[in-house]
Amino acid sequence: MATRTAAQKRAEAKMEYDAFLAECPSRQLLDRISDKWVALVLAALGGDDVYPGSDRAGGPVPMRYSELARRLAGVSQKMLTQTLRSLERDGLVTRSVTPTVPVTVTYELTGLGISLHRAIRGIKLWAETHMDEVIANRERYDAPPEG
Amino acid sequence: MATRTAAQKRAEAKMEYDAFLAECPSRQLLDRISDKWVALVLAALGGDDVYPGSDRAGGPVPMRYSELARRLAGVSQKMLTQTLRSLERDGLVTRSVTPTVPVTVTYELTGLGISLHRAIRGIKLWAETHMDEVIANRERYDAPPEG
DNA sequence: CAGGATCCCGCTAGATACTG
DNA sequence: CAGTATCTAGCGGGATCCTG
Repeated sequence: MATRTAAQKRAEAKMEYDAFLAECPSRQLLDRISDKWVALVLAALGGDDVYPGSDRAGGPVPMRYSELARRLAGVSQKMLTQTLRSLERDGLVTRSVTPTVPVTVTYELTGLGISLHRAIRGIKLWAETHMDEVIANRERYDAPPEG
Repeated sequence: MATRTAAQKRAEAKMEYDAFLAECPSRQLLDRISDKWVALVLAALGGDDVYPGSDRAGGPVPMRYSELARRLAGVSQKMLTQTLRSLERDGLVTRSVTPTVPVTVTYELTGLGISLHRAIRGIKLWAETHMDEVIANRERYDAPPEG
């Protein structure tokens, strides 16, 4: 088929693309924090306040699974577990199991996790500073068609 | 049904959750940069080098649609257009149409876009600094089951 | 050249149920 | 309490065709 050449070109381009992305750390990190819940878990464990404005650092605070589940109300167990697993895997949080009668599992940021949390708070700061501007731009863009 | 109470509780929790998230700029920004291509477009328009290590700032560089398409090889027109639209909407990039024979469309970072780009480069820096550590942690985590 | 419209697939998030 | 296992729906995103 004549159409295959186009498809092939795309495939090739994609290969190259994927290749250089695999090397790019920022891309990998982006994949990481792009996970809807990662930033939120980090924020929670980092003692971050959820409300804008109060940008106090407050040291990292260990939390239990159920605490996190409450804090991130709306998250499914699946997502929470999955997120925590990946964070543990990357060495951003530690997972401690205390063999009490009902098992107790505690999560806590590692040094690495804290440093990332800090970097992300930079983004948060940007957002808090400029987000209203963005909102305004959106409204202007979505403005009534007639002028 | 007895099971409905559980569902309701979840629904309520989700409502609250969504409510406070809507107020949280960092969450909204996350939604923004979570889009697979946003960061890459920003990087391209920001004159960022794709390769790690070379973290030179190099001023923002205007690019045409086709240039961007080439730069982000592998992206579909749909995604590229969609991404550029949302960025334009948020006032992060400008879109200039020059009515030449074949239409010429140029995209460029706005001041706002530049500032976000800068913030994201902070993350990039973190990644370049700590990513190898993360990789190592992963390998350790995925290590052979036997000791 | 830049991008709109459409079809469609795959993945992933979410809900439910079960377990140690 | 802290998960695991399974099923499913929704939609993000890619491919293709078409337009100005």
